[in-house]
Amino acid sequence: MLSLHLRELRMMDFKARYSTHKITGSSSSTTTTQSEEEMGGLRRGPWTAEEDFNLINYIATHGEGRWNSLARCAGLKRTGKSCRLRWLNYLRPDVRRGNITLEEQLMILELHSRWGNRWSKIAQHLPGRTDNEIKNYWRTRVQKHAKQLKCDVNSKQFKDTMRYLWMPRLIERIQAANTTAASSTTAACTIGSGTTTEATHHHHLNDNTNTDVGSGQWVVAHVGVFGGDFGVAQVIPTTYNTPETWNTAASSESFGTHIWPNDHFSLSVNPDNLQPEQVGYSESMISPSGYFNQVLDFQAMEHDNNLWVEGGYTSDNLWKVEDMWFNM
DNA sequence: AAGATCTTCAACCGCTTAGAA
DNA sequence: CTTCTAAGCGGTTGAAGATCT
Repeated sequence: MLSLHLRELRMMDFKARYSTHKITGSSSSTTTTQSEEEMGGLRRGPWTAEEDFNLINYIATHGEGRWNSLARCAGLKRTGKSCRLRWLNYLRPDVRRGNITLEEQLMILELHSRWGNRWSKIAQHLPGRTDNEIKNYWRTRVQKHAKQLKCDVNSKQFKDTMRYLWMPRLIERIQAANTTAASSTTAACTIGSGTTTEATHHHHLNDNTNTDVGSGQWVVAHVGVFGGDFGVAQVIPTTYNTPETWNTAASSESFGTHIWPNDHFSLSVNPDNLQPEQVGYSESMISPSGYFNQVLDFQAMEHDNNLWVEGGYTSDNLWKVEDMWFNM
């Protein structure tokens, strides 16, 4: 019964995919780099509609896993690896593709600054996004910007540009978008049956984590407490300096000068301790009905106020790249 | 209009890791 | 403990579409 229902859903989704995507819907054979004989009768290259259909049907009935035997039993002339990849990156019901939102971009930049090319780990924090898509996004978009600035994507210059310029600008744009959205709705937002309370957390790190920059470092943590389905606090921490400085035990004294209004509250969380499902970023924090409060602090930029010139960036190419970045 | 070049992203490859035998 | 197999991960490729000249 359940599998039947799932199969119906999958077929609806299947039809939708083939009506909108460039992958061939033809069941005719696609060009392959090697003959099937050379591959031991195995096919390579783009999947056909028929193959997708078979895979979807088989998984709807038998479930996923044991990919090699699944491929055989489903009558697919593909490796188990290929089937797994096709399912996870394309056919899975909850997979989201295209239109990476500003919030997702911010999340990717932030998590990449922390974890580097750990695409799978990053993807866990972006519901519905695959490691492959994030990796492609990074290569095609982010690296393009580095190229525009004539610097290496791993260079300090580029990382600082992201941290001090693009990420704050992304936040501004997210804020602006949400302000617009919020103005057309009620002030108090609800998700499901629960209410949402959020605060922006803004503080200077204590000195012992901060010796290289003095008091110039700053951290912003978006804090959301959700009722309804979640029933847990959801915290989206954002650091625009050294990610290692996430402080799991930050007590009130570690927050130094509080400059946020009295109705905001303090909380600190180590993102490593968060389960992916707890970081319902795109579905909650940044939904149009969400409340994405943010305080911007440009002290750190002041600290590096000569970076842009000394680093060889002219204001012209910085803004040109920024336009490119935000008008994707 | 047509060829050249660029961009995107699905898919593959090789390596590593996990866990069962 | 070792070996084997499946799954997962990150880097890379190449076809197809988009854009430029």
